[in-house]
Order: sequence, then C-alpha cells, then structure tokens
Amino acid sequence: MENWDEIRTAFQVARLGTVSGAAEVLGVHHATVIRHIDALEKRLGTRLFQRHTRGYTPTEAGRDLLTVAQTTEEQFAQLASRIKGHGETVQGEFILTSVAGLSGLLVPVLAEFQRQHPAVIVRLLTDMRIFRLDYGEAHVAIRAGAAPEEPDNVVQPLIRIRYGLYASKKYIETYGKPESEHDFAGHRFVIAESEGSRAAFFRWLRDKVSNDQLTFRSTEPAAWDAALEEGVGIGFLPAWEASTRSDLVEVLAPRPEWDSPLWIVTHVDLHRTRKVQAFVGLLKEKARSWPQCAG
Amino acid sequence: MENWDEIRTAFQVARLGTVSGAAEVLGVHHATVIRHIDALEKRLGTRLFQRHTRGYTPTEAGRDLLTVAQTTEEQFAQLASRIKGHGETVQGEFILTSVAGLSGLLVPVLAEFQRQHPAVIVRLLTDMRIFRLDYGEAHVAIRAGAAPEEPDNVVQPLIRIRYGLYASKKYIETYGKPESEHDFAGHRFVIAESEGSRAAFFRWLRDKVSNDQLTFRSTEPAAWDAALEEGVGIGFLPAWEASTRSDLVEVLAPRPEWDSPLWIVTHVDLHRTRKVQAFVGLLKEKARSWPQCAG
DNA sequence: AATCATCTGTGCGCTGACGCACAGAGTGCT
DNA sequence: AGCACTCTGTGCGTCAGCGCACAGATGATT
Repeated sequence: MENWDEIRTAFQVARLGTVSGAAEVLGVHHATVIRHIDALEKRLGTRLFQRHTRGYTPTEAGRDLLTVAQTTEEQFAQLASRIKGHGETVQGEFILTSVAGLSGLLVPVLAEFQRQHPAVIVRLLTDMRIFRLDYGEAHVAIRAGAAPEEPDNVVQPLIRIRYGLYASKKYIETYGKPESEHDFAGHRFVIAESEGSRAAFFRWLRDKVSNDQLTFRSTEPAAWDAALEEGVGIGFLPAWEASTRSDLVEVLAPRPEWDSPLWIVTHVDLHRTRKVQAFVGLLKEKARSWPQCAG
Repeated sequence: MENWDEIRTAFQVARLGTVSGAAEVLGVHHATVIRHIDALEKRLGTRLFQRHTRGYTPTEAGRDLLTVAQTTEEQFAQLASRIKGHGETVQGEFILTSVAGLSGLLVPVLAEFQRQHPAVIVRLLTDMRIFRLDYGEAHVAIRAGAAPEEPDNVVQPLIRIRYGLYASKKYIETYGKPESEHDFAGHRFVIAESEGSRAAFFRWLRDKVSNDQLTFRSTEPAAWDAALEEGVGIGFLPAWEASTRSDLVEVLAPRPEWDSPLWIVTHVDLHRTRKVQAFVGLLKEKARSWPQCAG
C-alpha cells in the first residue's frame, strides 16, 4: 500500500461519486484523478469503482476504502490542528538545562512560567555534561562563560553574573582578611577542578596565587558553597548568592573582569515555537529585576 | 492536511530516525525525503524534526505524527490485504438479477453456490425493469431475448430455453385442442403485455392469430402460469417447466424458432473477480445438465 | 591520530506526472 | 424532439519533482 495520495484521491471519488467532484475538492485536474484511480486499482488488482458516464460508484472494495480513509482523514485533520494549535497553546514538556548553581534564580521563573501555562510539565536538568539541544534533550539551555558557537544553536545574552571573593566569618577569625590581591600570601582558596575551570575569575585567581594555596578543589559548585561555609578557604561566589548568606564576609568586591556571562541557547528548530518563545520572553523579563547582576 | 504521501514520508523518518533509512524503505532518493519533510513542515508552520548531522529526531509534533501515521499504515495494510484477499476468498454479497420465471432453475444453482461459499449472502432480484449493472445494482444478470449490446457489459450465452404451447386439461375439455397453427380459429391465448413482449414466440403468435384472440394479457409471468392453470387460454411455457406440470397438455411441441436465448451478463469491472467467476462457472456447469434445453 | 563509514544538504539535468483541450456519451430540461 | 449541461476519457505539451553526484560533517574504528 504505497502512495497514500492515491488512496486519498480514491477516497474523495468514493465519497463524492464523481471524478470531477473529487478533482475539484482535491484541487487537481480530473485527468489526474482518473490516473490515480487506475494506478491504484492496477496495484491492488481489483476494481474499486464501476465506471459509468455519470460518475463512479464504489464497489465493495471501494466502500471498504471509503470507510478506512474516512477515519484516516479525520485523524490527519485532528493531527494537523493539534500541531498547528501547538504553537498557539503552550503545553507538553518543557525541558530547561542549566549550569549548576542557578536554581535559585531559575526556579522562580519556571514557577511563574508554569503558573501562566498550567498544561506545561517543567523539567529542569543540570548535569556536568552539556545536554545536546540538537538531539532534543532540552528546549532551552542556560550556558555560562564564552558565547557558545555551535551551529544550529541560537545564542542570546541573558545577564552577566557578578562574582566576588567571599569567606566565612570562621575563616576570617582564623586566617584574617586580605585587603587586596597583594595580600594573598598564606591564605587558602576554594576553586574548581582544573578541567572545568574555564571561568574568568578562576583564571585570574590562578595567576595571583601559587598552586599549593588552592587547597580545596571540586567539580561540584555545591561543594564550593559548603567548603566556604566550613571555613576551609576563600572562594568566588555570585554576588546575589553571597548577599543572602549572613555568615559570609566579602573579601574582595565584585569586579567587571570577573563577570561570568550567561547565555540563553536554543536550537534553531525549536526557537520559533510558541513554547520556547514564551519561556525566553519571561526569563528575560524576570532577569531585568534580578539583583546584584551587572548588565 | 493535503498530500498524504508527505505524511507517509515523515512517518518513516520519525520511525527510523534518519532520512537515508526512510528513503531506502520508501524506495526514493533521500533528497526527496528531505524535500517532503521541508514542504510538510512549511505547510504546518512547525518543525517536525530536529536536524543534526547523524539523523532526524522527531519533535513533539513529530512524535504525534508518528503515532497517528502508525495506525494509518496498519489500517491501510489491513485494507489492502482485505481488498487483495477479496479476490481469493469469496465472501460478501452476491446479487443476481434475472428475468422472472427462472427461479426454478436458478435457485438450485444459488443454493449450491452458497454451499460452496458459506460466507456469501445471496440476493436474487427479479423485476420488470432491467437492473443496471454499471451502477452496481447486481454482480450478474440473466437476460433473455436478443443478445444485449450495452457497452461495458460482457455477455456470454447460457442456454436456449425451449418453449412450447400448452393448455390445461380443463381448457382442452372446453375448447378442444388445435392440431396446428392453422387450427387456431376460435381459440383463446394467454400472452404478455405488448410492451414487454419482445420474445420471438410472442411475435410468432401475434402473427398467427387475431388481436381479439389474445384474451388474457399480463406483464407478470406468474400470472401467465396461473391463467393457463385456470384454463382461460393457450400459452407459451418453457418446456422444462411444462414437463413438471401434470395438468398441462402440450398443444404444439417446441420449435427451434421459438427458442429464447438466455445470456449471462456481467459488468466488465466485476467480471474478473473471483466471486463472479465462481458463480458463472458453477452456473454454466449446472446448465449443462438442465433438461429440456436445446443447446 | 588517522582513516573510514554514514548521514545530511544542495545544484543540475531529466523524466514522469500534471494541466489543458477536445471528443464522446448520457441525462435532464424546455 | 432538440438543446444544453455534465461527466468521463485521451493525446499532447509542459513543468514540477525526482534521481544523481558531490560536498561537508560527524561519529566509529583500528
């Protein structure tokens, strides 16, 4: 049963009873309709219609085709309206991937997004590996650092996260508080593992201090947090996060060169969809009111 | 949702995940597959797939299409097997139309036909008007008289029905029995209504006797029978039928020029079907053993 | 690390399918 | 009875859609 268009043609002929009527509905010439019917009957080895000068009347096989194709047309019409309406109403899954440590900013946005579109199922994925937008693993990704340049990805800037150097009160009590980067001698630092440390402020830190001052290293941002809290060293934190933590002391204030840009990345195939647009629009709007974030 | 072939193409792509695989299954070039997908997405205004260098992964809309088209393909496959198997197994309705008065011959054949093919529902239609094969009103028609010459009808001779002149014993007792057509004076005859009397023996009779001797006329063959039985006149009967009636007397023996040829008529669109062939074959076979029928 | 295999994507030439126009036939209307 | 309308059917010219070939890219394999 190859060539579904011929079935569709036969369906219209069976429905309307004339070749001409079917041709008009299908928007083709009636000669085309005749050719389709002939080809289909030849392939099936059975007559679907009895031909007379006033029209075509379906045989039993033709009536069988009529009922089957009737449901097919309905199902296709429903499918089309679903897909087209798909852009209208936001529904289904929405998958957002992000670098770790942004939950505090993103979750309120996702909550508002779900409030506006109750039919949406939200999934927030954060993982070490980069999720691949081009395999449909996510609708939107939040990436940090240098602007991604993968093909088929549309990248737009979100905000720049301001980073400062912080330490816990416990650390200050033990080691004192350096006044500037020239005062780092004898201090201990918390830093990312070397592989994943492509952030600008980490490179800056490695320049300023010796290797054996980097006493606590982890791939896990949550571990940096906990390490700072325990007072094992001085480390970088987003300014907005540090401002919510009363036990932390600002060692060095945020500097522009430490800023980490965040990027909204979407796949080009999904970028124009209503669902993605709705989220990206909401995210940008909310981002304007985010505190402690230099533009 | 015009162009079902593009849906079928998209279905295979969604199922297999690659354009190349779909092209191979569909038996077309992979460039064609890409064109179909592009056209369909453009018409729907939504992406069905995310493209990457190793294949296509369906979006939500594409997965929706996959499930819908999956059932469509199954339904079409079942339809095709039904239609193709339609010629293999004899089933469904079988409609036979015939001139009136042949039930005695045809019913045993139909009974045997149904015995051989229990799934068949048999309908035997006899009416004054000629059923139109080209409107699907019947599969096979039995026609009498001159060979039908309608286009699209395949006509084959069945048998020649031998007709003789008969009267009831009651009639003979009252009016006597003519020895030949020269002895018809004063006799009364049963005949068809003039419009429908295209049979050869009726024309012969009208030549031999005056109009007022045709005292009983009817369009209904069963009425001729009854009229003969009642003794109201002399009339033509098929020889095979008269031989089963002990109350009838043969007035004039059957003559070749009175023979009424019977024709098997089928529509060209239905003639090749297994169902029609099965019946026609059986009918011809049975007809060979019919009594009183000159070849 | 280098080669291979596979898949997508695009320009070009061509063929098959389409529209067009006309003929034929039947039906209904006046 | 004749006319007009509708529908099927077919030959012809044209064009859209197809196959082809090549390029680019990515992942697998050795």
